[in-house]
Amino acid sequence: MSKQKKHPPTPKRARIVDVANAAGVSTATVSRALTGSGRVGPELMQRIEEAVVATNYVPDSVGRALRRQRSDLWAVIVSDIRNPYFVELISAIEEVASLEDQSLVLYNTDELQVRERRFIGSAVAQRMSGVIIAVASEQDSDLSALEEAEIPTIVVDRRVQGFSGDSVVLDNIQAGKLAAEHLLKLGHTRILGLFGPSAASTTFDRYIGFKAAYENSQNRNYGTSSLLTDIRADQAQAVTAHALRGGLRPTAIYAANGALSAGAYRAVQASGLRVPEDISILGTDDTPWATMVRPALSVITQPVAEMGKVAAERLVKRNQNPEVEPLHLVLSPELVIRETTGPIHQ
Amino acid sequence: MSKQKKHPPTPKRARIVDVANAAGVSTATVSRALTGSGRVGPELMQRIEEAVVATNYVPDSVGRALRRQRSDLWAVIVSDIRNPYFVELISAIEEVASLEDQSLVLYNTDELQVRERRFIGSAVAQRMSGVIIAVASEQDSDLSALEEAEIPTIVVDRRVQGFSGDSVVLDNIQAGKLAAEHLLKLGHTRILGLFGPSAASTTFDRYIGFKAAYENSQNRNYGTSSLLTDIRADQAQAVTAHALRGGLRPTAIYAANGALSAGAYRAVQASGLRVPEDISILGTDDTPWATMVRPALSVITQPVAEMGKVAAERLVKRNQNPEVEPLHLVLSPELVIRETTGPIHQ
DNA sequence: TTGTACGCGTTATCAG
DNA sequence: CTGATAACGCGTACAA
Repeated sequence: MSKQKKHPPTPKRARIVDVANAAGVSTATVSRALTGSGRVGPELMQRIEEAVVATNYVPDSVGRALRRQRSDLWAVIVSDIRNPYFVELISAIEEVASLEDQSLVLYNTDELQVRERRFIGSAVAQRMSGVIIAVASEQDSDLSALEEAEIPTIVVDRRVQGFSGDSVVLDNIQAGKLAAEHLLKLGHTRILGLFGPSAASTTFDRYIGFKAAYENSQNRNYGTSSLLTDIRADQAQAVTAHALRGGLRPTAIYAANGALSAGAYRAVQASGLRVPEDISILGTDDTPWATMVRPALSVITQPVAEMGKVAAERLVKRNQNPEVEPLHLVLSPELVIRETTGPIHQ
Repeated sequence: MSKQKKHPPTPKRARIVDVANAAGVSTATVSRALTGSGRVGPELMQRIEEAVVATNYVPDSVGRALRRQRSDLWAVIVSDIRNPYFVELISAIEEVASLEDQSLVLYNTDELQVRERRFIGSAVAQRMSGVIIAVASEQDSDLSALEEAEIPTIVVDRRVQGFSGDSVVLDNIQAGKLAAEHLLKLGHTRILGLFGPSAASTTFDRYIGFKAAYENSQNRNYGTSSLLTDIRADQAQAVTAHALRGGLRPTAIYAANGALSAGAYRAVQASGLRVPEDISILGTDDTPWATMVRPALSVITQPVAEMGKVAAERLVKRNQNPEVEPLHLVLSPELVIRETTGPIHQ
């Protein structure tokens, strides 16, 4: 005699035992048949398949996850969900996830440590099978909880202190260098550099690379004024506008991320200055508008789709074999010269 | 102090029973203390809190979900994850989810029924506490599985046949009407209309609204040629380019979604025609580039952030009380006149 | 090859 | 206010 109305008023959903009964076999056999984890006779297989259809059975992921101690969930933790760069990254990861029958859990830290901490805790609590993360801070982000929980973790876009697992990042020093060399070659010495957000390793590296290239050049007496800050697009616009109104205004601007590029472009547009005759603009990341504006934006680009794909595939591999040697992939940026960068013109 | 472990060196996470032992209470009391589902004496509460810290306990979401028959997961199913419109929608939903301690599972159907079907199955299998969906097809999308599983479902952006639950959509007929009236007022009669994707109710409604406004106007002998199709941005560009080369070319273009707007804009740019003197362009959705290009794009916009927020909050409410009357919210589009639309000019 | 039985971690029920 | 305990649905030793 079983009690009937015990738990919440749940709707009836077929369980594995219902399938077993319908097929006249045991639950173990049904499980084996459905997961392919053991040999099952052809005639039983047939009966089970019919029973699955008849009962409209869908395996319960929660029960399965509890038993397996691992859910079919990947977390993707990014610092800014609206940034087209991350959208592209997420999109690439999603493609692989879908292929692997994994569900993508999206977390947006908004560059905030507290949120990141919470999300990592969530991933652990839900026993996710993987985490791909663009950390909020190189110094302060803490991935140890993931390590302890033995959740495969791939660090993308930004480095983290104290993490030695898989990582897929850009050669950001090279990105900064590429930018500087391009502007140097065009004769620019008075440059406004916009860098941010300050806690990201990408920011730091681009800044270092950019500065180093200038200091190593013949042209030592340059007058770069670089802002390494946490401003967003609209503030970048204000800062740029201010710089353009100054007496000794820059002849070129280098914006080290997508949002800053937009702010800079807008400010220049509003200033009425001619581009690139009066001022050059070199942006970062191939945002959709880069090729729609006139003049079209010259940029330093990243192979972001590849980064996402590689990171996701790495997750798959590490789940198959946790012992594989950590991957430390560093991809190369590219300079795409369009119309906003030109020789200095007095 | 070391715990005795079984042979496998698998580092075990603290369970609720570990906390209970450390605090010298029962698991039931720990559970009540942590979930706040029952009153617990202050001294025990104190001990339990200490024990939680001491054991570094994190409640296991999987075990909880199994017991509760409901996980802390929301699915967001959209048809195109790269569309800035959906990015904005997702972003708004994520904000609420984070507040509610729900994790967002992102599914991208890419307008494909098969994928949508799979994702819905996934949401059911994982016993998610809610689904927000922009369906792939008004006619063919099937939400009955969610209904059977009693998963609160909010339909956004696009209608679905046979669904009578909560929905948050735009008045798309009005959107089409707004577009037509604006162009009518400017004197345009030869218009290229770009509509898509064909299976979406948004497409249909905008088309109907647009057409109706023209037919109801004094100006009956208009020559709109409307393409209702599944083309994407690059194909829209080709189609537009072709139309512009024709002998009797349109004096205005209405693009009924973001991607088509981009294609149209690019084609016009390449044609060398003056905007809006030679040709007007009216786009849809306030994509980031709309205000960066010159001339800036006139558009029909939607309150997308509000749509996401309302949908998410509705999910919360329905989880609290499944019996509330279904919400059928229809929001209003707005016409934002910028620089790409002007009076006809022979 | 197939079946039995147990446990994954949690919470709701029930009794005290 | 607290404790003991029975499920939730599944996969897998172990037994047959």
